[in-house]
Amino acid sequence: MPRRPEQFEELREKSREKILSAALDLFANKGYDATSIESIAKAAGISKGLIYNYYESKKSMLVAIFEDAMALGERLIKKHKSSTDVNERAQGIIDTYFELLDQHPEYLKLLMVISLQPGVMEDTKEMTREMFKRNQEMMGSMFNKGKHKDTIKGLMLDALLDGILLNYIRYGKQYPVEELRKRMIKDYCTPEKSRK
Amino acid sequence: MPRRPEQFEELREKSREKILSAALDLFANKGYDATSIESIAKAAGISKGLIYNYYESKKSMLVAIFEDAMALGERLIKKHKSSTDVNERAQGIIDTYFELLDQHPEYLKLLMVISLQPGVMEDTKEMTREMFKRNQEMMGSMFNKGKHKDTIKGLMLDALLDGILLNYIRYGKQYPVEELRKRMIKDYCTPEKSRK
Amino acid sequence: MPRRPEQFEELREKSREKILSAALDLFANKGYDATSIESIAKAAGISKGLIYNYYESKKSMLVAIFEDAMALGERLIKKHKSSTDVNERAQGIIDTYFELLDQHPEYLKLLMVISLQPGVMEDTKEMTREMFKRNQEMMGSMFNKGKHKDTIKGLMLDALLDGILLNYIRYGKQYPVEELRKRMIKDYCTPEKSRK
Amino acid sequence: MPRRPEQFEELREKSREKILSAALDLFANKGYDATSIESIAKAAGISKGLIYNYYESKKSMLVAIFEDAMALGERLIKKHKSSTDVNERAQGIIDTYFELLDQHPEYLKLLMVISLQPGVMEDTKEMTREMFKRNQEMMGSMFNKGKHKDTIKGLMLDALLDGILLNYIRYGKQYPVEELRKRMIKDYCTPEKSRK
DNA sequence: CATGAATGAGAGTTCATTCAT
DNA sequence: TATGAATGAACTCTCATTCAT
Repeated sequence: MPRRPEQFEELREKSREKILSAALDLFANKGYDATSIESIAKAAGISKGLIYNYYESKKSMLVAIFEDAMALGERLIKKHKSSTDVNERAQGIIDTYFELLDQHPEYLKLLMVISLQPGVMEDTKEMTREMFKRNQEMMGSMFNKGKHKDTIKGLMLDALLDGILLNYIRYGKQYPVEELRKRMIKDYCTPEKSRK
Repeated sequence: MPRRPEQFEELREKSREKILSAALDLFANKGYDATSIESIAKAAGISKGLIYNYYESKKSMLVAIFEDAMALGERLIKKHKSSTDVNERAQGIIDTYFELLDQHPEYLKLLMVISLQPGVMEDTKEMTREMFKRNQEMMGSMFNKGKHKDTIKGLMLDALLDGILLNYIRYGKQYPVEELRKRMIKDYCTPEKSRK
Repeated sequence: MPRRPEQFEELREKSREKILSAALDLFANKGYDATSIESIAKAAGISKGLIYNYYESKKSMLVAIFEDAMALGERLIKKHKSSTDVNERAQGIIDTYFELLDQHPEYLKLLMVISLQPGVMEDTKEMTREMFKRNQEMMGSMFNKGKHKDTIKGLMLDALLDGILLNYIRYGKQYPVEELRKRMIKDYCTPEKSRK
Repeated sequence: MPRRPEQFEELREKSREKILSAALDLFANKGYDATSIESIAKAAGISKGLIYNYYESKKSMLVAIFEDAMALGERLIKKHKSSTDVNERAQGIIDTYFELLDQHPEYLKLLMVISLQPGVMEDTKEMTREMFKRNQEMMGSMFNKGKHKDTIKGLMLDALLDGILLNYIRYGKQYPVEELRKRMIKDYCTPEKSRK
């Protein structure tokens, strides 16, 4: 009994996901260059050749992962929809980041690593550039309210988030992420007057 | 007629520098794996084989660069000699970093890149680990004075510096490093009472 | 439609044999160092890279050949099963050698060549050492019967076999191997009394 | 005060000897391929470049060593000048070989190794071929006297000498060379009637 | 759709040889 | 004459990609 087209599509989608998930894990943890197609295939439980039925090259897997990562970012940001209140909005961003860090560290790890590997990035340059630009603009404009502008504060918030992520990658679970989150919220999302 | 030993040493030193300088540039900007010995040789204006008269492997070039970077770090830290006053000491650290960032961005870029390339780090792990540990201890203990401890504040200072560096690598000159430096000093190196 | 496992195994076995046969020929006739992977591949009619699907290094090919050679030696020795009679036993050994020399000269050539190439032997030392030791013990104890010991006679038999092999390698078919075999049997495997 | 031409020539000859002696030692003990020009220079106490003032290539050093070895062989053979008596002549040959083995094992080692490394030999093929041929002829005709011919006996003597040499290379000092020599003389250089 | 054998370009490395001094 | 820095061809080995089945 022949499968219906949708069933085929479903199977294909499942394979794609298995491959991409394996690739994400390996790229993030072993590095892009140090990850062989063979090892991705093994981790995904399929054959080397089959990968090329789904992705035309190693680079294209990386690009696909990037696209997923960006889509996830969009979704998360929408979820913590921007309040009109500066502090609430800032807290939304911060919480979004820490949530992402908690639940999908591989994505962030990979983005961080790749954004600094210009050689690999060459093909993903446009994507990362745009992504970071959008992010920075968001951050940069965060604390601009009425005539009171504070672009630098936004950039610092951004840099701080990046820095924490970076150190989390370096030191792992022993890095006190949760305490840093609390402190960030206190420092960046509390009305001035209420600080002591 | 043979060259005198000093002439040979001069030649050697010149080549050494050309090689290491080219390697630093390429490692930092293209990534370690993406940089071939051939490309280093080309950038240094010498032949592939000559590199092995000076460095026994690609890795050993990286190690040599690391050693240079660490020595430079030491020198800079001594220059901005640590005061007993918390705020002055913090400012010393911050200024050291920004000076390094201004004058030798390649070193910081490379350190950043390598510290995130899991495969490569494997071999320089000891060095980076020690370096980061020392750094983090310095930061972590910075705001511990008497019974008033604030380890988290130290970690945030550290993360912030990392984040700014990271973004400077990403965006280059257009990133307002100087303004961020001033703000950091205001935020981290000013006695509480004098802030408004 | 994927091949069945047996088909793959068949392909692998075929390639393995082509490679090892080419390597044996070249190692024996050109020498180990003077034989490049490229030349083995060409002689085997395959690509350079494929060799590494089967043998992880040039050395490992040599080791595989050694193992084959030793296994062949064992088989031959069993075939010419050792009698309790000194003379018959000696003849068995001699016939074994000459049969090997006749049917697989490459193996003997290789063993000879490798046992004299100090650099290469370094890595196959254990194997050759063991092999030669076993051989020498066999020879050395051959003419020890009761209280009448003649170790030197055994060593001479051994040396003579080696020497004939050596000259056969040097001079090829024109070297009168068969006549030498007969003479050896007459000299070493005939009861004293029946000699005139 | 300028040196006289002969003095120059003398110095040159001394350097040539130092180089060749170092090369002989290394070729024989490490193997031809495994011996670098650099290592020869170091062993000879001169610079890499200077070697090329005396020998135009690595191969040519090997050839020069061969020529020396052959000249030495000639000299030794003449010294043990051939008697008209078969047995005396045979003993002369045997003694010559064992003397060479005792005093210049490196020459014999090298000859043995090289004669089996066809890759290296390519350039020395003619020389070795001629040398061995001459040797074999000498041996082959040794026991031909009047109408009583015994070519095979000569070949066996030759093979035996080769075999002993071979094993001496393999096992070193522990190989009982002297006892084998005595036995050889007893077996090959004693009138038939006087054997018991 | 699925396999892994097979390819070949390119990597890091070595080393005989050349050459400016 | 003497040095060793410099070259480049050739080596061993890797791995993304292709393809017969």
